[in-house]
Amino acid sequence: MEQASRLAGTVRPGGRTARVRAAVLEATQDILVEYGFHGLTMDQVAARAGVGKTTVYRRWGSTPGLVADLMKELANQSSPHADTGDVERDLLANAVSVWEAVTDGRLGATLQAVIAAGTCDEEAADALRVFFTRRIDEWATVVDLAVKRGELPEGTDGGELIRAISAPLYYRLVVTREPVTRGDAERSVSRGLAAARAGAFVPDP
Amino acid sequence: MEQASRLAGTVRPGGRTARVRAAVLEATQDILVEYGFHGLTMDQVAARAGVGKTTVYRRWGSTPGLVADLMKELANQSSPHADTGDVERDLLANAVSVWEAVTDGRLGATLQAVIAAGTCDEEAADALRVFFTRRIDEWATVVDLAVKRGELPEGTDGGELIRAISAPLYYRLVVTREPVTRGDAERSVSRGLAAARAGAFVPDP
DNA sequence: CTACTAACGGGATGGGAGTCCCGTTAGGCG
DNA sequence: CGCCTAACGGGACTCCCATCCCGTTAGTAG
Repeated sequence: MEQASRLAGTVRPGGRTARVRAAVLEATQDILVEYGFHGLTMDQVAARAGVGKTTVYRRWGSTPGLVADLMKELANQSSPHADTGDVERDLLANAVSVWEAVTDGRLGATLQAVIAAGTCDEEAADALRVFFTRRIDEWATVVDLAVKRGELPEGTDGGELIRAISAPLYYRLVVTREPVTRGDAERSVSRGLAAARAGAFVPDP
Repeated sequence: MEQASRLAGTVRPGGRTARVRAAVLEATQDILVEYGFHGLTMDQVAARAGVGKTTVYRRWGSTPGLVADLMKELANQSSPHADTGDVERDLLANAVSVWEAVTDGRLGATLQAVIAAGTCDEEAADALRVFFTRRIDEWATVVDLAVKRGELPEGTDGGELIRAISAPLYYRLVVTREPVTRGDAERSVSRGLAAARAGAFVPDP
């Protein structure tokens, strides 16, 4: 038994354990939507989930831990990227999905909460990094395909282009706190695409 | 005396009151750098500032209130924008100043804290909006001048270009949590500029 | 220089969140 | 189908933070 069972919920992940996790994560998200990360407490989570307070502490340790786990859960629900054979349409699909996520009351609030948690907790920061870099890599493939089709210059950095297109939307969401519209998503795509066609996403030798 | 003195510190703003504010805001920033917004409490601020706890509550009300006031203070220290007569150089100066702010231990941590506070408090959110839209407007003038000089297409939206250049840096800082380098700032400028030259920042009719 | 009062400070109070102990429940193997 | 123990739950305990009351200090008008 040396150093086993460091993490509760790993030996008997079935049945009750899984139900508890689902209830806790849902309660966490509810509270995040309603009060934001700052208003999230272990106490409330346990109460709303109908679960013992001890359980929440044992399995998640802290509120950033809860948020990090929630992020991991959302990562698993991540929908696959589009691939229509037309870069502009693919990139627009990406931008629109970001816009929808950011605009959606539940998902948008959750994203903001995770971002807030990331500023003060390493585990939450890791969860963010993993979630987004993975998503970026997935979408970068549509750029790679476009390069192969000759729609964009050879050597165009797909990940950077995806980042450049998403960035202004998140920037508006959390930094300048301006409303984010579908038009912003569309403009972001056309700007990124214009720069890409000009070869601005091809790394210098 | 009707409804006067709603805000303490407005009738006798000299001497002690000013010293208290300076001490409190500095203590606030210290704690933000060390523990992040989540670890900021009125108690600690008062203790570190060497000030009565009651005073902090009376004048700022809550931790988001402290952060919002700190943001306003930083806004007043905002340095004026460059204007060298060359768009690329001006925009690079802007991007580099963002990079420096974001990279600087004290200022970077403070920015992240304010962003975190903005996710759960309307006053902090307002402070953010005001701070950034003002900064964006200031820098947008260098774009307007470049348009007048014929360096960029007629009708180019300066504010949007400034946003597009800053966004990827903040995106890396708080969303994907990747390291932000000077190279990122440089690339962001050349990409924004490429799109601008292609007319992607000219609004459709 | 003096009076008036804005603004500050100390300290008591209450409540809520984090931690711990131990009894109870139920998943999973034989 | 029954045992073993992983995992959960209740409740007591502690500590820290928000709030409040009232006495003290020091700007500022005259």
